[in-house]
Amino acid sequence: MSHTLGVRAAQKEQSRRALLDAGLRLLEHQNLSGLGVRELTREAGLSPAGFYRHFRDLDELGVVLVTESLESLHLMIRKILGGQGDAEELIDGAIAVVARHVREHRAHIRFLARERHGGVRAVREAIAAELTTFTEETAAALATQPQGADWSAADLRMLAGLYVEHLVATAAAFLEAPSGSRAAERRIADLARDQLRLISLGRRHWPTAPQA
Amino acid sequence: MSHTLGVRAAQKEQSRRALLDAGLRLLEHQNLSGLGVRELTREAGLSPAGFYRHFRDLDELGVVLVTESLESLHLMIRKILGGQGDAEELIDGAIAVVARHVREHRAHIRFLARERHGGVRAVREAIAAELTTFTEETAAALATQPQGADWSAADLRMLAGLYVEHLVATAAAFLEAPSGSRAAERRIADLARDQLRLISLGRRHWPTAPQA
DNA sequence: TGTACATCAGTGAACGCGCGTTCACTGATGTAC
DNA sequence: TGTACATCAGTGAACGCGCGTTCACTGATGTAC
Repeated sequence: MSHTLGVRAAQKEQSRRALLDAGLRLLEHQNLSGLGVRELTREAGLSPAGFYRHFRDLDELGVVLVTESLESLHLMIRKILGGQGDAEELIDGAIAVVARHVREHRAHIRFLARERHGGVRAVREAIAAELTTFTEETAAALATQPQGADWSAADLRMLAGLYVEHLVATAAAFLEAPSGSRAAERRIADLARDQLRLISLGRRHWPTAPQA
Repeated sequence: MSHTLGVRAAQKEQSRRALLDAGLRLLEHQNLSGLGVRELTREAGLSPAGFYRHFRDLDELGVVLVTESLESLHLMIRKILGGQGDAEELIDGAIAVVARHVREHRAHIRFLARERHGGVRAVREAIAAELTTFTEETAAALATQPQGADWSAADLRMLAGLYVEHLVATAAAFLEAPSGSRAAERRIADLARDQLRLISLGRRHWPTAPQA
């Protein structure tokens, strides 16, 4: 095993993780700007002073949480865009990926939903940028499909924006569902599926060229 | 003029308004749960103790702000649903109403966007309930249109949900636009218009009956 | 392997500060006659 | 209209409290020989 990290470094990393995890746990029920050093270290099982061995201040920890949450979101996005099959299968796949992601990374998604319009400008902008990236990647993916071949770039982005916006709203809906209730999840998924189908229907009839 | 209110009561009301307005102003850049009594009274020009002549605590003031913001939102909603004309005109009208409302009641909308997924459960639920009401009113309005006559109640709500969700997203987008920039507003409005058109196109081709 | 010294993650105590809330007060407004 | 008393919105001082941050420390881990 040799020197995977060194005992000391490994212990330090463990404390750092404990702080970040405590942060995510506390942010389930409050805002980033309301988080406190003492509260955080209490939750993580460190002394208040210990915090400063890992972060200069709470903003620095906030940045890390944002980064990790966005990474996790980006992974979800890639999984959705990597889906295969016809329109119907793509829709089902996308919803399944979102549902699963919300279930497994609830804290991340809650955090993003909360801070997307929250009080910290830098965080808002980071989230907005990530969603823009998602929209562009989606537009690129749509362009490769047969139906999308003759669409203008602007129209592709317009459509991609609609899809992204809808998936974000769906993720937020999953978040609000009573956490155990598969029935509630099913209802949300069914609704989202119909809505995505309707959008796809609109897509099929969208006037790409000014054909009278 | 007689006894419109009495000098004393009028002065008291003025202080109350000052507190509420100060609250809305401060909430442009922070969260409800981060608001403080001293901060608020400082902004409103009262002594800290003066706060307690009007509200038991900050939660009570929060409730009033939510109520007022939701009332303002509801008025906007009624205005949208009261629109006349063909599909194209309804879309333009709705977007214009949203744009105008965000411009004139920016603080209210910002507050709602921020607290919709914020840290205060009661507030989240109040906002969600209002949006549900909006969806149902929209579904009812769609049902009265010729195209909507043969739609099932569930499908009408599904479609209404899509429209509402999209208008909410559009309002949020207006909010993030540089506050003076008409160019940015125009871009957002044009995008939203195309997206609503595409949804309406999907609506027109939605299979209401299982016709093969 | 053993020893002597260096590093540094984590601690407990201490600091000054702004907070929410209470309290007895003051003085303008309201009311009774 | 004038007078005497009651009301009560707003105040300034005071309280105890938890906060963020600093500091000298300790003791386990790392390193040089």
